[in-house]
Amino acid sequence: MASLRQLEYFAEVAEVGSLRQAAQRLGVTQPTLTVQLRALEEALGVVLFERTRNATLLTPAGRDLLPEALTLMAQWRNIVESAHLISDHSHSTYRLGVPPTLGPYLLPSLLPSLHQRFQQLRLHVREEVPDMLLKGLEEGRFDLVIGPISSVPEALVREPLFREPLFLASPVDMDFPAVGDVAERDLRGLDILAMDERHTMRREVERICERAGARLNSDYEGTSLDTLRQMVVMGMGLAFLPALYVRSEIHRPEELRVQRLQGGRLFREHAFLYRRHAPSRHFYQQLKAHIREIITRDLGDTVTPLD
Amino acid sequence: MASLRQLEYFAEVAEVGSLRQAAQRLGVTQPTLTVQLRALEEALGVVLFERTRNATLLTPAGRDLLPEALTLMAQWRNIVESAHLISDHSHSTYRLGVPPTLGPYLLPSLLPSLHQRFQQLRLHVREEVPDMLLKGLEEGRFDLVIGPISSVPEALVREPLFREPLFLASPVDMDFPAVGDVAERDLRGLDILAMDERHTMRREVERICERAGARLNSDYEGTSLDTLRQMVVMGMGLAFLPALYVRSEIHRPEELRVQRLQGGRLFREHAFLYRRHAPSRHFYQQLKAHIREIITRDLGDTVTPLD
DNA sequence: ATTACCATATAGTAAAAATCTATCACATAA
DNA sequence: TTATGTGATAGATTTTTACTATATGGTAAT
Repeated sequence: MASLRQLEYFAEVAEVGSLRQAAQRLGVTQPTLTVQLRALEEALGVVLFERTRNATLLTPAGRDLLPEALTLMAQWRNIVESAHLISDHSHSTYRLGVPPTLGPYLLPSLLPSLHQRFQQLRLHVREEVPDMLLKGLEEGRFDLVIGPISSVPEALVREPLFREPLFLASPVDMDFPAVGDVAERDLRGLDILAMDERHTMRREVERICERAGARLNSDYEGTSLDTLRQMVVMGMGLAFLPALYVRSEIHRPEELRVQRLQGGRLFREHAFLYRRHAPSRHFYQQLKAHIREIITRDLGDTVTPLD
Repeated sequence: MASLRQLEYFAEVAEVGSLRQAAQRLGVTQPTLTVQLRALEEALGVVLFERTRNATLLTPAGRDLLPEALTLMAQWRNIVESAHLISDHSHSTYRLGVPPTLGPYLLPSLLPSLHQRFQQLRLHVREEVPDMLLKGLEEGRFDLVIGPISSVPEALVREPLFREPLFLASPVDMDFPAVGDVAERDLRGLDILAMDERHTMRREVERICERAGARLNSDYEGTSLDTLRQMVVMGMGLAFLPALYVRSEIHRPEELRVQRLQGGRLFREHAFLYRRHAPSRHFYQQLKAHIREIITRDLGDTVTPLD
């Protein structure tokens, strides 16, 4: 296989029309060019130069090939330049995984500020359930994960991000005892709807239901928070909705009643995850610090930042 | 300065995700790759791979640079190809891409005559779904593509080849109204099976189903025309099968009923594609002319040649 | 004709780079 | 635990590249 250097020699000799002069400009000796050009011609199976007594001229074949060689070298220089840009880590594309119960309600608050801070940063966001996020991160399908994941294998790093309360949603036409915050005993015997068991939220809800003696309705499992909300509106039961969802999607109090649970013990905790030995790990930490600042500044009234 | 060989190593390791396996496929030893990749990373000033215990994964930076490296290598292959073609264009090996729904049923009619005309011509045929064919052609993994592709980027040339009708296949033991050609209204409410959405045929079928009020069954998607046929035989629904497939594979009328759709408006159109600036483009045109002659002569009763 | 001077080609050697063998260290699966 | 997978490393070896010195051939002035 030929080399980029041979192409460089090719281009230079073609331009100046002389091995000696080209050699001088390239900082090598003339025999080097003789040998390397021959090797290139051998590799291509084509004679590139016509060596005359006072000059070394391109053959028609060489003339056809020269522009392509020049383009290729330009492209090579382009790659080198890209690489130098990318080397500061904020010029790359990272694959970010988030659960569908968080992404659409968190990222709109995050991405604009992030883009402002890291102009050249690109995030490919993909939604998957938490288990898949964890697996995908380990297997390298994701570079970063933000989600309600509480413990991770040694190969990953988990940095706590924030705590998000879950609110009780009930239909407005339902006759519900509590007016302000709801006590656990108010839930006794009531039907509760929840996301399917692939979502971590469900475990929190299960625990509450068990303590409060509420009935977790397994027949109707929401596949999205929107579906869940609709089911509550239609009177199929109550549900716990995460604060960021409520903040971004619940605008009509006449349709749905949203209340806080007494004691503030119902929440989920989101973390920022990446592979411990990822070459960009230092940049990830910068990123995490910045995300935390944005959350504190813009979402501090809804969630609680963690350390 | 880095070398083309290092880029080749880069690409191969990126693809297989393992130094050892890549080394085997490249015909070198694993330490060679360790050293050369490190040298390439050094030259670019960027870490391309994340070496874990189980695998060697691309970093985000590597992922960003890989396409450029592939493009450069494709261009290098292009230069080599140009050089060889400067003497004799019909003396080469071309990589022909076809969809799996066409290749096995068209090429057996084409290749013998083609070989007779161009004794030294070699075609490496490879089957992929249409989208991949188009991508592969752009990226230089294919030289030629024959398939049902209707529009192409500026960098490619699309030459229409022929129009192939789609026939309705139904199980013989099904009570089906029409005896000769089938009218669209005969399809109302029936179950239709189709290839998955990566195949262009599906779009034609979707259109017909919508017009005729048939039900496109999405639960069982055929992954090959043979599977599709088997599913029809087993009574899971009707399907539209392309004429060349019917011609070459349907030999038992007692197993499957094949009918034409009234109006002759259901068909797919195959084209002959190549890169606009491919050095062999003139030869490709010769090739296309010859293929068209063969089709007209040998398959004129089944398909309609186009210009 | 001879000589000086321009070009590229070649031979042989030295330096550098690429590759291989062998082995290590570590993780995972059986 | 062992067997087998992963990449990293050291040192020997082969291959490639480049250099020096010289050869070859042709032109132009003497």
